[in-house]
Amino acid sequence: MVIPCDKCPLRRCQYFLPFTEEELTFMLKFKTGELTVDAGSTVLMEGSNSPQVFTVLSGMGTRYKTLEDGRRQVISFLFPGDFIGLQAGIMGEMKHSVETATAMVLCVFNRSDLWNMFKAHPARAYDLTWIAAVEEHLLGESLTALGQRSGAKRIAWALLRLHYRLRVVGLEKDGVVPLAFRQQDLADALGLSLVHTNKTLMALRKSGLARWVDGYLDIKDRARLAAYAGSAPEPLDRRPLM
Amino acid sequence: MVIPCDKCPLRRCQYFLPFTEEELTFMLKFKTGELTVDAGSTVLMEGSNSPQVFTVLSGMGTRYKTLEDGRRQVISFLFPGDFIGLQAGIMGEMKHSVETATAMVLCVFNRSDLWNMFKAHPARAYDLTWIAAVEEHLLGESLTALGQRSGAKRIAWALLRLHYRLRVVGLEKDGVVPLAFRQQDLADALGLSLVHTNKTLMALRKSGLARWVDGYLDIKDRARLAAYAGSAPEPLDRRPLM
DNA sequence: CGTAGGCTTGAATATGGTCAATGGTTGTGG
DNA sequence: CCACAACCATTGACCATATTCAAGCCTACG
Repeated sequence: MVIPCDKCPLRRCQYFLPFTEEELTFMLKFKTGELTVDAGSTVLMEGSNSPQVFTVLSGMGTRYKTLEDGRRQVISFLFPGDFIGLQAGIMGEMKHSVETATAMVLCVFNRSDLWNMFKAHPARAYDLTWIAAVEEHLLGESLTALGQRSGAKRIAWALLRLHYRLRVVGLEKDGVVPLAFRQQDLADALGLSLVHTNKTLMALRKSGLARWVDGYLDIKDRARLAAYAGSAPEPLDRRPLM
Repeated sequence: MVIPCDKCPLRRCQYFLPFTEEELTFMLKFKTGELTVDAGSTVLMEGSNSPQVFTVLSGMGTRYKTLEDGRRQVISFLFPGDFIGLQAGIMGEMKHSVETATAMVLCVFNRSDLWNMFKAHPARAYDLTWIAAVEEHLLGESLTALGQRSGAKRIAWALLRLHYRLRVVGLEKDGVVPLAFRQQDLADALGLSLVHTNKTLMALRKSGLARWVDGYLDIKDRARLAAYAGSAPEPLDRRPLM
């Protein structure tokens, strides 16, 4: 039932750097199982101290923080290949929650094995740090979008980035990618109200720049949408897979 | 002239986790020198591929991204103890620039030694990943502030966080900390216009909640400012020092 | 003493938020 | 099989927060 790392479909994506033989051998032991969850489940809770860390194998989700008054900030969207639980794994406590938007399958690793990895497999430890650095970079980009772009440009920029991310894991077909979030999720990610997000998406749809309906996002002309957004999101560099 | 790590004044701060003897020995070799720069200098440039990474020993600065149209997003403020250059060190290219607001002294490490560190000193490698995880956490918090808080609350929140950060490195005296940035820097960090930032700071000053003048920030009653901000920034957990 | 950089202030404007209500779809219990 | 609830998308009207434009002021510095 469980997919062994040597048969992992994600390894076929150019987006991820290849494993060496030695790394592959290690990962086969490191992966202790799979977790399958329904859409709308909470995988990790802010403040929790999970004994496990994960890599998304399939499905989509959100990482978010909740404020006292119930408002919510979506920190990032999660896609196949994303590693989750680093904070709990290293610092001992999650600083945000993780929730699924679709059914999701996750590769499970034991937090307690992380330290062994650092001792015995420095190349994998290095890759984990690399993944953390990529995450930091992406958050900086998001911060820049929220701080410097108008609502309409923010939305155009975000749709492009989501489209890129889904493309690199092979989920694009003719400019169409599956995108299983609610408008509220995007609004919460971009710091906009649901109403304004809705109206802007509607405008993008009418102008033919981007069409996100029924769980599918269709961008016919990425360059045109990028021009509308002011500039395209930075291209995604290849990165390690855990 | 150069301060050896065993005499590093930062190690006296409770905020930083202590070194083991072995780590200390390693750091003494790992640190290859010091870099002293004037206020207003650029230490690292977006897109650059620096052969070195650094830890701030003294002084303050900003990490920021520049957009095509010249607008600027300050990603974070830099204080003693902050590690910079992880992205260049690991991914090979800086994704933001680093500029000083005051004169600054930096501990210099060779990027090429990083990999040796992962191989020979897993505890230090683990700490570096920890530092990256902390950075990720702080960026998530900033993102939440930009996305969910009104201008006035954002500013109050940011002043509190800056105050916290300076306190933990021992720079507070009677509620007063040195804060050597321009109002424009804060505006660029929070995604607000200079004018609005100025007016809000003025209001905070008049109401006695926070007084930031002439390079010093004075917060008499942190609890009251936190109430005004909606909620206090998350407390800063102890973290490793590199 | 003149200039540059940063801070301060007022007035006009617009971007985006809040409130309120409707319609479509899905799932569930009677 | 229908009634009802829950959830999400959509739309209009009104309003507030924050931007932009424009000026004046102060201090440090050559």
